Amino acid sequence: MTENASNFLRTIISDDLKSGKHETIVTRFPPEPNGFLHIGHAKAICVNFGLAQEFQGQTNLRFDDTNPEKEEQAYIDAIEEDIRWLGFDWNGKVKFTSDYFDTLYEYALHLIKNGNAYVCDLSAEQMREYRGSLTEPGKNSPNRDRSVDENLELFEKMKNGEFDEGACSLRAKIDMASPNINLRDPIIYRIRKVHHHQTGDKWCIYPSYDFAHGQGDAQEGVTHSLCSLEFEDHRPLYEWFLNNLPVPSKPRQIEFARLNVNYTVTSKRKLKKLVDESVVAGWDDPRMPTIAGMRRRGVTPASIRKFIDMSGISRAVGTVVDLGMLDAAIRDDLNDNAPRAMAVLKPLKVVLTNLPEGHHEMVTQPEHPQKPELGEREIPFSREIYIDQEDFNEDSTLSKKKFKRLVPGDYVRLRGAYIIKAEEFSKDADGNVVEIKATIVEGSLGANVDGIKPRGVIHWVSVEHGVPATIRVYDRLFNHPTPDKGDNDFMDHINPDSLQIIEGCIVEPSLMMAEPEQSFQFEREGYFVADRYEHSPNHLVFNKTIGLRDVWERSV
RNA sequence: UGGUCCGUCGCCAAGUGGUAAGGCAACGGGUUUUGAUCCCGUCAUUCGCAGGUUCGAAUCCUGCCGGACCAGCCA
Repeated sequence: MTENASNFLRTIISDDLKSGKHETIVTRFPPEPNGFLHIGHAKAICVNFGLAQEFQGQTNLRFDDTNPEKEEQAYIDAIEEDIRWLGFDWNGKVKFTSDYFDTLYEYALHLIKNGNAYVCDLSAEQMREYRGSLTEPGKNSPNRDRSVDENLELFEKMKNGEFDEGACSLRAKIDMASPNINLRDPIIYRIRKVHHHQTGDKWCIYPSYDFAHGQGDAQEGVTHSLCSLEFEDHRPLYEWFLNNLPVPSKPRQIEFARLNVNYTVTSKRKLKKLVDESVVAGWDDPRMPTIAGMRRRGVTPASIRKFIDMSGISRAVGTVVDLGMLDAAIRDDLNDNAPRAMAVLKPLKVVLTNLPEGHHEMVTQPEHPQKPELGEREIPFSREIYIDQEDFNEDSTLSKKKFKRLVPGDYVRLRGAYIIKAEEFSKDADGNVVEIKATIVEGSLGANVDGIKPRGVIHWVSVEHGVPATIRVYDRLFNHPTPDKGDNDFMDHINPDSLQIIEGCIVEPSLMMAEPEQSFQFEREGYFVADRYEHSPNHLVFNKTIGLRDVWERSV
């Protein structure tokens, strides 16, 4: 994550610094506090904060709060938490576009005085008609040529609440025939008689995004205003305001492609529907592509950053990054950092008959096989152990190549302990194997034994010492790579088996010490995290973050 | 069919006139008390297509094809 592959944003910034256009750069992350952050926002965060960090600049967090009826304080808090969790911190205090409402109002007056803005009485519907279409020019508003004085007076009345919502609006006077619809006299102030979460009841007129954003950037000395491709058509307008207003600086807007990942959806509306219709348990359900959901799933901040870095930045539209790339980033981080442990998801009892009744001893295993500096842990071993049901097959003719686990009459290594040989097994009335009798090979603890070649290595937990746990296994939420593209209704492509709750798992006792949100690799199973909210020493609950890479499973 | 942008390996992505980086995936092989990790190797005579300019083009020009976005008093 330090190679810094070349991309057009890095090139622009580095050129601006070299040429002396800027001595230092300032970027900003401008979320609207009207929903939870998701993987797509993670890219915007990593790009804005990451680039600034790389070039020793600053990044402002500025809530773009120009539409109070959709926004809430709760979202502000959640967004701040998500950004911090991702590992970033902003420059100074949190900022709000509403911090500049006074200035923006002055700017509107400035435009009016210069004949660059007018109060328009057209209704929303009329305005749509006057706007024209993609192929036809629009028509001028009948109010377009009002005098400066009249506009000043009307705008004053708008501000004072003398008009109803929708009765009129303030528009920039640009060009109703422009091929760019954003330039056809866009609305810059509208009447909204609602309480604002930051400014209270001070205002009943609010600036539009287009009017507020660039001016907010200019107030803060933002040098590079990075946004997504859909704002490309707004850039001429962004620049028009900057050129017609006495702004303190001239930021540059640069667009880049947003992140799309397959097998998921990221639109706020769709995510909300999943929550509202109880397809998932909430915004932070581990199957959700939200930052909070991924966090709950056990995805680490480092792996998200790595993923964003891997997937790159470009202006190519309609690209879809393979979820497998996120998986790779997660495994990469967790493999390096997660301590190992043993957990049996579907227990099958094995009695070691050549060990005396009540026998038990401690065996030691490193916390991490490639990192001895992380220390060791002690694991109790005894005469009765559990192995996973899937690690035994009664068909002893299975080849060693095909099944590297326990079969009757053959040997297998118990990870960190002895080699054992399955002698016999018993079944219940339904034909399920319920118990295996096996023997340990003397001298095989921590050593190989001449002439005995175990088929493989399996994990285990002592019956007497094992601790029960609940383990939740997640699969992708959708069974279609692009659930909301084209004619697809994303609700038709929900994977009915995206959640499996396994009760009665038995895990090694050291896991009783696990803290919520601590990640482990359960050997041979995958990466798991102690649930952020429901895990406790009295009730162990782990969420499966992702399985180990498994070439064998694919060939079956 | 108006405007803007984009098309480089299955996926992402460098490259900006000098003869196709890298990552993910895949496929071989080695190490291994995790079928993991790690290591080694293979994987675009070709850059949406067709012409043109040039000693030389993925990079420049022309035309065509395909995709994305824009007609909220949303951001």
